[in-house]
Amino acid sequence: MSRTDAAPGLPPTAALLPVTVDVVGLTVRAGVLQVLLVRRLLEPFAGALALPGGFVLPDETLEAAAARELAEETGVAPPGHLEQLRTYGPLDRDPRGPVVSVAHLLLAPAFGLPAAGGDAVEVAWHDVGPLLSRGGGGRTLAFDHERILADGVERARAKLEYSALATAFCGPEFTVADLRAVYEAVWDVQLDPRNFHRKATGTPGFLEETGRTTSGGTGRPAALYRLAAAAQDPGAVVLNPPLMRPDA
Amino acid sequence: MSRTDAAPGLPPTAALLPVTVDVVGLTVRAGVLQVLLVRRLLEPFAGALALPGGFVLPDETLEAAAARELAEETGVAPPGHLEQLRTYGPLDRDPRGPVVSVAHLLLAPAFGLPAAGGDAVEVAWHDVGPLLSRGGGGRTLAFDHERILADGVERARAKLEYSALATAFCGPEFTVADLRAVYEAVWDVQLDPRNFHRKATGTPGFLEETGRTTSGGTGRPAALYRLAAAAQDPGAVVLNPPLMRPDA
DNA sequence: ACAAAAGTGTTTAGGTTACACCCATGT
DNA sequence: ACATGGGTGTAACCTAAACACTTTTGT
Repeated sequence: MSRTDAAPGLPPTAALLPVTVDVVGLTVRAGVLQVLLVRRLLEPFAGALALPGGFVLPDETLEAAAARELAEETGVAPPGHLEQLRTYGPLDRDPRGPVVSVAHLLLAPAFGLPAAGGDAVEVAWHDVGPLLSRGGGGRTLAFDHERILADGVERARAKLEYSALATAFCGPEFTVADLRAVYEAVWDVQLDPRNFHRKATGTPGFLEETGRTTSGGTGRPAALYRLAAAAQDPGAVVLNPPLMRPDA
Repeated sequence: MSRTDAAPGLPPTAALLPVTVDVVGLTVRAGVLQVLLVRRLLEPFAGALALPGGFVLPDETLEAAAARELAEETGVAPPGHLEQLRTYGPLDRDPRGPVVSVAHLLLAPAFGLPAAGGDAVEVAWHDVGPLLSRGGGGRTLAFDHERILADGVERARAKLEYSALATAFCGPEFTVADLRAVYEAVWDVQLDPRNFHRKATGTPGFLEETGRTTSGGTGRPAALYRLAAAAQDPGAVVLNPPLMRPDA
């Protein structure tokens, strides 16, 4: 590995390492938790599924790099909530040598992807369940991305309990049932609609009525809510008391 | 910044960055939360207090680098629990240029430090309170270490609620009062000794009686406990129900 | 009228808080 | 004997789980 002759001022013991960002992009579609994956075109792991990501450029922050890679690989500026997850490496990750990867977590509504099939990178939503079930056999994702995905899913599960991050999976306006579907998909549990409704609408600083209602579906129209206006970042909203996931 | 001509196989767009580890080393002494700080001898920020840390070597993991830097700067192999905190940078952190820093969190009993005063680095425990109070005026720590410290303290506070990490601040055997002192120092609250005792001893998978008791102090001797034997890593123990910190 | 989903009220069980009280030791 | 902290019991309160019930729409 090269030494720091290119970075004047740093001590000669400083090693330079390649730094990448990887993104665990989660969404809820059709009541199921899904993750954004790309098909790798190059070695190593050519043909395998992997998390979107790439190398950090010298003049950008880590979060900017994550957002840029997402935009490049999906073709759209991704909506939703982006936060840092944790950092992996640099050993035993990439057969080419030591690489540090700063993983990020994106929680977003199911946004459209450019029709896969051109010569662009193949990128699509995949159900999370089969990727994490240990019974499924060997490695299903490239590098250590299976572990990073597991860490990302666990982070998302934990954060739904005590923050307003579930709203990041919804559009700007949503019903209590929409929100409950997010909790049920991420936690993989069934929640009582009546108790959930009382808890969600009763938690101060969480939801705000828009005044509008849904129409067209079967059954009574539902009131539309948005994230409380005081909250800029849904990840910063502290739910007190928290919405606890069931033990089972 | 240099390109990756030294790392064959990596694409030419990959930038190499200096990667450091910094450690927020917390302990509880005399009922107060304290942090391990070093006095910087070199520019930048010569003379200022900083978190211990240094550059990652090319052939070690991030956690190994954190443990090595701690051992080098304190002169002893640090006990306690070490985990990754989060990653900062690379922009606007170091006047010498872009640097990525992977911060770690150490929770440990108050271990002895080599008598400061030789030609070694000056390293000592400092009260956390004054370093984080915003009223204290300007920057008290080098680089962005004040923010990293704040993040580390917040992480420690949160983890005491739902994990057995408070035991990492104690020695191998401790009384319930010792453990309560940890919670009171980290959370900066007063807890009811009777209710805390019931909660701590009644939480399954948390504490285990050694059979021994203290002696010598005033008052009735206290039973000595250790972390439940089933737990290898106190950070992995899930307290259910959690020990919640008071609202105030 | 009926089905379906939204939303409210009520009961009950379990956990937390506050505090009265007893226990075991040093002085 | 008394002070000091360790440890147990208990009643009031609070929250959440379970579920009966009402409301409002589409068909």
